[in-house]
Amino acid sequence: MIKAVTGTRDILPNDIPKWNFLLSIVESVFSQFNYKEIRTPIFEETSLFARGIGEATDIVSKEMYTFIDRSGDSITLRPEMTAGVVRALIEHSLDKKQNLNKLFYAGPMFRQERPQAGRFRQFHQFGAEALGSNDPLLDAEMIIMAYDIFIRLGLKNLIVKINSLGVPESRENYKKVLRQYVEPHLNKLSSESRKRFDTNIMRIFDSKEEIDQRIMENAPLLIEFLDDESLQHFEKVKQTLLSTKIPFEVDTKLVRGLDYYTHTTFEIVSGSVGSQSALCGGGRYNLLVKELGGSETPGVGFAAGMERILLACENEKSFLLNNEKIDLFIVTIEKGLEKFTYQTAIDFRRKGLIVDLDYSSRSVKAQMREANRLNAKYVLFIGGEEFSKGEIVLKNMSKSEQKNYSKNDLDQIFASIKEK
RNA sequence: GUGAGCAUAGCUCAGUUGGUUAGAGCAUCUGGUUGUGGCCCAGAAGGUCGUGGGUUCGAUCCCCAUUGCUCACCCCA
Repeated sequence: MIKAVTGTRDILPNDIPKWNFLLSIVESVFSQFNYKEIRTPIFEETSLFARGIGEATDIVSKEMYTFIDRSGDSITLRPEMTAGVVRALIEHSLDKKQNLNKLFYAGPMFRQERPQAGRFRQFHQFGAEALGSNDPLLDAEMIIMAYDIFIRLGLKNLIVKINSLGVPESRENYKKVLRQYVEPHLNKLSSESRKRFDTNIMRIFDSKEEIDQRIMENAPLLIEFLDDESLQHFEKVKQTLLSTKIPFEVDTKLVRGLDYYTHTTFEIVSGSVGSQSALCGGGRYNLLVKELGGSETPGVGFAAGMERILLACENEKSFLLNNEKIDLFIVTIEKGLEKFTYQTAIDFRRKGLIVDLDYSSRSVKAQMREANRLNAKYVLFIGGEEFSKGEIVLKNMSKSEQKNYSKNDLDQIFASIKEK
């Protein structure tokens, strides 16, 4: 049996209503904030991600789906959306046409990681990017939109974490000092953290090892190294969140794994999913557009994982979708009337009803069971005595009442079905 | 990439301290008087017990390998 490739999943008909429900809320919140949808290709030139996300990041160094196409070009399935959106902005000079572009998107992303609860190789994200302004209101706006979407989905158990990375210079200064602090303790650290010393020193703060935590207790914090402008920016973000009543905590250890962040970074985590608990993450990236060959354009954005959100909804039983109904099921009582039955179904469908019927000439009882299984509001019986008198029978399933109509008077039948 | 756990019907799971015809619930199908659902009742269909090897008179069960899945680490949505 051929199965879906590791880390990919089929979204079966039963799940589609949940996805559509989620998307409808996403679209509604983003359009209330006047963000416009953008769709970019699922694959891009590999160098876009290498330059945009950063060669040294985990995503680029070990997670990308990269292949050489038939013309010899290196192509990569997008692991995230920001790089593609920025590329499109530059390519189409969107930044020249208006000074602020507020954009949103939703679609599949690809990363070759080991699958786990809430993590897949093909997964779906929605997100937003605001390009062209350094206003901290926009940083806050990203968090507000994400939070609003989660609240409208009925999610509880959320924690908003924010931090500021400042500008690259102060971050580099800080890392230097941190390295000096950690170095004398290096041989006491866990092996994991010793690795982090070289790769991503700030991650040592995240370690679950008690020894590491004790050593890091008195370590200098990034926030002490931020310049005044960065601090003011961060202050303004926090104030905006306070005044809009978004509960948050400052997490000075919150570092994100993409190179392009400056100033604000944030994450919203859920306690209702497994260990991959970040439902969304994002931040400001004032250097990215220029890095990708555009003019100096500040930006801020976030991305949210749809599988994780739906998992949280499921675990919290936050939304209950009423089971789907069809308007009409047509039961054929005797053989030989299939043509009339089928035509009747088509006629009602063209009037706008959801109609189904039996396709394998089964018994009336079997057809009724089918009608019941499909949650039909009405059943129309065609055939038998009534039909020979020119009549067909309409049954209201919930009331269990039925009534005869002339077989030519479809308008009247339609009217009684619609009446309800 | 690393580690642990799991693999029996479409689904959720029993089970055999190795013995002949492998079970349940749900779902599916048929029927319960000739043409009417949901509840109930009766019956049917459905399994090379993940795959390959080994031990044994005999393996679904024990051993080895392999594949897949799950969870966790790393990292991230």
